[in-house]
Amino acid sequence: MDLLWTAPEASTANDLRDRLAQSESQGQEGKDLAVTTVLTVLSRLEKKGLVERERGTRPHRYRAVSTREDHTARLMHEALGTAPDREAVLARFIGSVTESEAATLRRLLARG
Amino acid sequence: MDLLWTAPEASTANDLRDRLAQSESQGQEGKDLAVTTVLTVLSRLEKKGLVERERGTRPHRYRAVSTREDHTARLMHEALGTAPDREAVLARFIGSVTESEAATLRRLLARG
DNA sequence: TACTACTTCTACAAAGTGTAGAACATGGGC
DNA sequence: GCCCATGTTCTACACTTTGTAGAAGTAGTA
Repeated sequence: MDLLWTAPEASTANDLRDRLAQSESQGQEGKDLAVTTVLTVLSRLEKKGLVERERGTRPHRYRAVSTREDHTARLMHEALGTAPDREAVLARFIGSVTESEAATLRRLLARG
Repeated sequence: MDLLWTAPEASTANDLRDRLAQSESQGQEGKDLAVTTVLTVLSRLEKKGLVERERGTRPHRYRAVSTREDHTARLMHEALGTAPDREAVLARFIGSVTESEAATLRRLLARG
C-alpha cells in the first residue's frame, strides 16, 4: 500500500496497476496485482481521506488529496502533537537532523 | 497501549497497573486492567525495543529505553526519511508550526 | 515443602492491510 | 432494444497488530 503517488496524477485504476507492474521490471519490489486489488486499496484510501476520485467519468480518475510532502509534513506535525513537551521534542529533532537539513530550516525560518 | 511512561521510571508491572487505575480516578480514560495485561504489553514493547527490563530482581523492573521526547523526535525523523524530497517536507512542516514553535526552532538552530 | 507472588504461554476479538474472485452496472455497437 | 466489454462494488480470506486476560509454570519464603 501507501503512496503510490510518486507517479503523475489523476490516473485510472488500470493505469496504476500497469505502473505498478512496470516498477517491477526495474527492481523496486516485484508487484503484479489484480485491478480489483488496486481498486480496493484506492477505496480504502478514499475512505481515509487520502485520495479522492472523479465519479463522473467512466473509468473513475483518482488523485491524491495532498502531495507526499504535505502528507509527510502532516505526519510529523501529528507526531509532534502527541508529546506534552513540544519544545523538548523539537530540540531532540533538531539534534537528529543533518547539517544540510539544518541549513534548510534556518533559511526557511529566516524568511518566515 | 503506548507510552504510559509519563510516570517516573523503572517500575514493576504491579506499580504500573496501579498507576493506570489511578489515572482513571482523575478523568483521563477509565482503565482498570489485569496485571497480566500490563505484563503482556510490556513484553511486546520489550520485543520492539522500546522498553527494557531488569530480569535479575524478582518483580522485574521495567524502564523505557528512551524518553517520550526522544521517541517522538525519532518518529518525526523517520517520517521525514520516507519522503524523497526532504527539503520540501521541511518547508511544509515549518509552515504548519506555531509561531512560538518557530521561535524555539530558530533559537535551537542558532546555537547549533 | 507448600503457599504466594510473579512471570510466561496461550487465546481470542477487533482493526488494519494485502490480495482477489464474484457479482453488479453501464455505455456503445449491432 | 439487447448484449458485451470494461469497469466498479461486494464479499472474502489470510496475516499482523493491538487490547485484554485466564491458565499454567516458577521460584522465594515461611
